Amino acid sequence: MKLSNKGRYAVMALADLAKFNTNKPISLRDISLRQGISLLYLEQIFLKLKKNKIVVSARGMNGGYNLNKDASEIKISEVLNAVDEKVKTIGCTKDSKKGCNGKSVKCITHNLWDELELHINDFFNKKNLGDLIKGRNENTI
Amino acid sequence: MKLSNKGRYAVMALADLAKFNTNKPISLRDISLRQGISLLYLEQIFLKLKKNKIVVSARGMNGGYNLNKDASEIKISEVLNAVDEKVKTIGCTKDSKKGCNGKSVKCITHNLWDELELHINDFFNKKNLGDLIKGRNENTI
DNA sequence: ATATACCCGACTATTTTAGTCAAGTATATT
DNA sequence: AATATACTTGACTAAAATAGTCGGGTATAT
Ligand code: FES
Ligand code: FES
Repeated sequence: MKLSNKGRYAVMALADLAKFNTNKPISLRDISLRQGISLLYLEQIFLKLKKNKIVVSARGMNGGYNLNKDASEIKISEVLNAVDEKVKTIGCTKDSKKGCNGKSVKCITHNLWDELELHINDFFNKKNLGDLIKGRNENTI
Repeated sequence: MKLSNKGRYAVMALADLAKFNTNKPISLRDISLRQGISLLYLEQIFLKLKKNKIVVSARGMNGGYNLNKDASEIKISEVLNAVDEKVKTIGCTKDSKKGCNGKSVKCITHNLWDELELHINDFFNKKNLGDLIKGRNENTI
């Protein structure tokens, strides 16, 4: 089970946005430089964050992005969903009556994975961007 | 975050082994048919399970595999580690002093991912194969 | 005018996962 | 002894997912 760069970058970039938050928009160029993430990749990520109303953009010179609500109101789960980083532990489709191997009953491990998925999503639901800012030590970027 | 087929199959196959447990070894062919997993793929998986002392093998006709200890003593974490399905949430290497972007300090999200990794591994440590057998309903294979 | 910076879709390269193949060895049964 | 079963091993291939790039836009402050 791995967390993708895309998901990690999205949270990193938003945390950066929250940390350096002012009334002025922050450009992706700045975030790219501070966090060491490719600018082009960031653009792709922020389009999704914008579509999902997590950030608002300002175009043109001195443009950039700002959080659309308070950092403490943005859950990690929300961010990861926005960039299509979903948790998927089962091999079957949730709704269908078929199991992961095409049989008509669920496999013996199905409930375990279901529980796992819940366990992980729970974690993401409980944490928000604000937690990252206030809980951080000085030795981080 | 996705769980791979390999990891899922490994647990499924071992649960099958635990469920149909007798004094006689159980062949991969049987597991393959019951669980709908490719025989050739199962072979690959069981070599690793064997190397990690989770199962013991019997060669030749009427051969097959048996669990190496009681199902209740085999943790899911153990199984997943055996087939190289490790949990990896951070982008940096754990020991090095460098962050995930090559900088000399950890990024602001590092602790979050660390906690997440712990959270997931905790789950895998608490569950064992025995839980799957006793907790199952009749409507599973 | 011009430079900055968001916008957008398509594209490519890399890595990982999933699964197969070929050629073997050990053992029970006939 | 011959045969069929079934584990053993390493290499190989195909498919999918991830990571990241490219080109050509549009909007806006200076
Ligand atoms: S994971 Fe749902 S049936 Fe196997
Ligand atoms: S994840 Fe460890 S420094 Fe970013």
